[in-house]
Amino acid sequence: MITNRIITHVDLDYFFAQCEERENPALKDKPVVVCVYSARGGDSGVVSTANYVARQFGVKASLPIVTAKRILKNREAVFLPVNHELYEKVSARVMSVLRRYADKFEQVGIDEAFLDVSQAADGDFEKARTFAQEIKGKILAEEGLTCSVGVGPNKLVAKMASGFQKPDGLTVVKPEEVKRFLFPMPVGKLYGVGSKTAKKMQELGISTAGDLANYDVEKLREIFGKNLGTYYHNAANGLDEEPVQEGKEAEQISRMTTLKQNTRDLNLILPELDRLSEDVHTKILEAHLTIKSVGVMAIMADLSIHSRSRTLEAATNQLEIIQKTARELFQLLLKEETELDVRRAGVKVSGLSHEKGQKAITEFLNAV
DNA sequence: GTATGCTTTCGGC
DNA sequence: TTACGGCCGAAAGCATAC
Repeated sequence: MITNRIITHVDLDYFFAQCEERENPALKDKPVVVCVYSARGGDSGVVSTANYVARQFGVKASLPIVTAKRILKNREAVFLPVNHELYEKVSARVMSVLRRYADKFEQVGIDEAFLDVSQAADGDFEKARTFAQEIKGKILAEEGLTCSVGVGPNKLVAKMASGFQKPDGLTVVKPEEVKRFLFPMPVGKLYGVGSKTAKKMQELGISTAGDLANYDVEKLREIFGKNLGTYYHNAANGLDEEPVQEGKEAEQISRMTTLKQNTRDLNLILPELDRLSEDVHTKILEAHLTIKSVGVMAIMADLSIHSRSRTLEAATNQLEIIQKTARELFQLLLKEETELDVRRAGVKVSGLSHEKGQKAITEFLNAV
């Protein structure tokens, strides 16, 4: 049986900065800039996020802190270091409120969630709108936070709807409104269409989602392959069958740090790399995960990013293997990137799965 | 030729 | 001499399999 779905996407506005405003309401009228300070001291680091007062002056995520300070000089701006503990706590409370409204619930990152409200709203988009207003009211009353909400017939449309009006927005896109909503959008804004694909489409005369929707689907399949071509055609038409999945877990875990100084000296880099491996290892043990792949990243003095990764022969949760692999990969990377000093280094694991199967095999081997 | 999966880079916050 | 995190998932690009 085909059932019509109603999906709600909730996106907490300028989340980190809003959490800080919540802790200290006196901040509200001022530019608030949440910063990640690096290990180098001073104002080395970048903006993680900023409230809308700061954004009016062009201060936003990824701007160097010193630049943000220069822009906001004499404007009573408040610069704060990230306080992940606080954000995690607030996020957990908000998510538990949202969960109550959903038949199925999927958290995405720290500040977003999809709610399947098909049953709860009885298939009625106006009911879903009322729910969304209720959700917004509840989050504001209980946690003092605003959010932007999108309601649509699937995740794709709901996500694009929540982004339509920010902050404190509510956009409902009913099935019969999907085309009117999507078609005028630049094709690059469509979920799943990145910059390279957008450029390629532009060259084909496709500049909006509407152009893409009306493009011959067979030609799209020829150009992009059967799967992708079909996906693009459907996405442009606002069609998406992705289910809201409960308890979706992280696919990768990584740790990264800025070195005290730019260097290529392994005596300086490898101890840091080992430490990052330890952090990652602690994380996977806590989550009872095994990993199948290890990777390293290097951000060079010119901020160019390079990475190397390797799939292991068998899943593992052993620190020694992660450290050894990370060391090897990093040395390999340096052998291939011979020009510049390293500024930042990172370790990443992926191919995560729950330990159970692994444990069963270990026990089996021990028994033999 | 297409599908699939792995590796590397990009981009949002 | 000049600025610049840390994390994640998506996107792109390639290798190999069928």
